[in-house]
Amino acid sequence: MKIGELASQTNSRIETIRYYEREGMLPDPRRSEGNYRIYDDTHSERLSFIRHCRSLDMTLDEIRVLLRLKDAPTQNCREVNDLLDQHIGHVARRIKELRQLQKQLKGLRETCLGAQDAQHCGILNELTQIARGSTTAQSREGHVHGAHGGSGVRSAHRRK
Amino acid sequence: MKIGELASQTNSRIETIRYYEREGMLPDPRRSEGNYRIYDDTHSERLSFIRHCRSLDMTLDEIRVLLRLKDAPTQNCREVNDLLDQHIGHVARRIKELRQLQKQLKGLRETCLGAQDAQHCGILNELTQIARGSTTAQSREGHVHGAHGGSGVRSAHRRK
DNA sequence: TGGAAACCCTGTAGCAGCTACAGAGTCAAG
DNA sequence: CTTGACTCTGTAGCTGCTACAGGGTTTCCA
Repeated sequence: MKIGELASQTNSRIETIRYYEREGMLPDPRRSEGNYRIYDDTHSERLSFIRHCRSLDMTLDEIRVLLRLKDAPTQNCREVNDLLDQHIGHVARRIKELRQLQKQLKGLRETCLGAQDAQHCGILNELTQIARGSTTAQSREGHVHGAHGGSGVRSAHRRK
Repeated sequence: MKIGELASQTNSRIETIRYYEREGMLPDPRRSEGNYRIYDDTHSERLSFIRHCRSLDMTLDEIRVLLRLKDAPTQNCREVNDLLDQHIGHVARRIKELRQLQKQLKGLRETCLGAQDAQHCGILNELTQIARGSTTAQSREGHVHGAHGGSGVRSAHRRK
């Protein structure tokens, strides 16, 4: 099958497939006479695997590890467990952070009493003050992202 | 004060400060004879504001709006409330997504029964299968990030 | 048979929000 | 006068794609 068919079969985009190929996550497919990529079911399966892992918010590096384990079946699967446990940890940590954040945001939201002008807006004043001495926590570990751009495709680029 | 002092005062990095300047979020400071940037307390306050907003996982665009409102005190603060409410929405949505994700990951984790080899590892098999027909949810709205790289600085780049 | 539409190719630049150099200049202390 | 700490500009890199530009190929239909 050609790349378009593979893309629709796996609910991915053509550019993404070529990207994975460049990244060495999908093996180079054979080419047709006209230089078109020709895929078979093993590609489709591998791509599905990758996309499913991505939908679980794993990084490409994590997925690379899983692929390696999949390709080398002599290894036992403790490593798979470990990787998954780590990833579960990442997600758990991120949820905790976001809940903490949510509390702060809601507290902040309550400091505005309504129809005042921005000069006396409690929110703006809070945002200016609090930071001064606080622990603007930097550089935590783990790889689960901030409040923006969730799973799958990031928010649409603004087109010119 | 010079840029290094401002950086340590606000717990930011020098490059970040210059980046904000390029982005127009911090006004160009005056320069010393040797072309060093010279800051005063208004810069420090503004930078603290920005860093605090960032620690609340707002995007630079959201912060730009807040800064505009701060700078134009005739406006009333309903817009501030609205922006904050939207942001709270983003965070809430992301928390929900991550909890869903967490459930899936834990389910997956249980499919591995222990010391089998990778060929029969339940996890790898699941990851290969599930994707085939499932709703690999793409392109949701909102701007709160995935499972990796939480607030503040992203995970360390691998140095060469 | 011809020509348009639909597909595919490579290569490069862009998104956010920084971070990390390289290669140079400036300044204060000893 | 030198050393070292600081600063400057400019550019490239990180993730995981997406979006072109500028071409070639296939297929379908009249």
